[in-house]
Amino acid sequence: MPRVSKKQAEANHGAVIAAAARLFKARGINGVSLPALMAEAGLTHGAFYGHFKSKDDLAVAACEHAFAEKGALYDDICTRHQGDKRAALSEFVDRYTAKTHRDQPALGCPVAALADDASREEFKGPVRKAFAAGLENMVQGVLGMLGGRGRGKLRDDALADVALLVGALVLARATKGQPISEEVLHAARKAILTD
Amino acid sequence: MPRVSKKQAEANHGAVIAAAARLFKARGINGVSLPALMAEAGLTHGAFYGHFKSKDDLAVAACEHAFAEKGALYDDICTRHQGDKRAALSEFVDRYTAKTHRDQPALGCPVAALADDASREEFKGPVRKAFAAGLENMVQGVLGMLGGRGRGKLRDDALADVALLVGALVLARATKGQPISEEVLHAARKAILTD
DNA sequence: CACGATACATGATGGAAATCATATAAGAGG
DNA sequence: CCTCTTATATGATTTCCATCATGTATCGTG
Repeated sequence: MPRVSKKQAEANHGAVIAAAARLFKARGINGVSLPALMAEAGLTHGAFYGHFKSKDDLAVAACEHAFAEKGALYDDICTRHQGDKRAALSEFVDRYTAKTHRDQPALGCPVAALADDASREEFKGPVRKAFAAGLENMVQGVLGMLGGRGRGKLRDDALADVALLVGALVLARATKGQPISEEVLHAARKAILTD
Repeated sequence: MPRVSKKQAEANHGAVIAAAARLFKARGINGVSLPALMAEAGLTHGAFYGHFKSKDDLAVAACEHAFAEKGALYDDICTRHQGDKRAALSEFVDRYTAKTHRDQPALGCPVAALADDASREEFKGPVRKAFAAGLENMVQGVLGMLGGRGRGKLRDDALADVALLVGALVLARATKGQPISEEVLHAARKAILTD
């Protein structure tokens, strides 16, 4: 069958990256095999090395894709609540601590889903750099929603809010099915949205 | 060579669990092979199934061991700062957000190190239950150090503080080597220790 | 002190993964 | 329309893993 149009080949390339972003977030980088990954993208495993140099190479691309996908979201929320930073923050936090977010890591925040992989020695190079850039982007996004309260050291507040949200989501996922899972999400929401 | 004393066999059993706790925290459950694990415990791979039913079985034991090991720590800190809850919390938070803690996951908090594994579908059974118990224990520990401030809803405060600490540690590990890593740790410490 | 139970080592087995080699069929350029 | 290029599929290769089978030498016991 092989050989598809240039357009199709490009689409396939993107499909592999998108599938990788989803699967890596859901099962971890080491939890996904290349054959499974390519199947999810609608191809066979042999096509892989025509698109990427190695699995690590794809991991970096998938990371960047996942972060880019969410990058626009912060601006979007801010824009929709034009001026009302408080409302923007409220919507963001509510969405982040929603049960649907906890239950769908494949579609959710890459900061929470990829942190563990990024911390492993085997991925410390480009993956960690991409992760740090994505985290910084999220911090900037939250920074743009703060300001409606205490003034100085806004960046520290944003960093703490992000850490709190990520920590709560990670813990909620790890305890899913038990009451403490929802408790953590609720406590985080309250801590951030209460002056 | 085989057949060792009953005492030795029991010690070996414990050594395997301890090695598993260390390695699982450092590299993730799927990142450690049984041969490597047994070698770390000073045995060969063949001895494994004399001690455990399966790798999952060991994962549960290792989880429980890791949590039990840290369980005493909360009480210890509280006892040493007898009465002064504020000082106890301060020491705990300082230790948790220390760079040495970030750099040694094998010796550190199992809540932060095992959350990702616990959230995976493949481990949702007994591992997740053990994790939830360990998390609850940490929350109780922090609860015992609060009280020196706002009254109502102390449990929510403890949950949020734990989520913040865990989130900060996870993010700091994922960005190790870049400036934001230390920033997150510092922001978390400040957020908790500032009324 | 001899005998049976067993913890451990060695090695086998079956499966799966990452990566590479090759063939093919269809796009693209002339 | 013919040729050359190339994205993809098929399948091989090498490695490693979880688990199991077997032998053995020592411990525990009578």
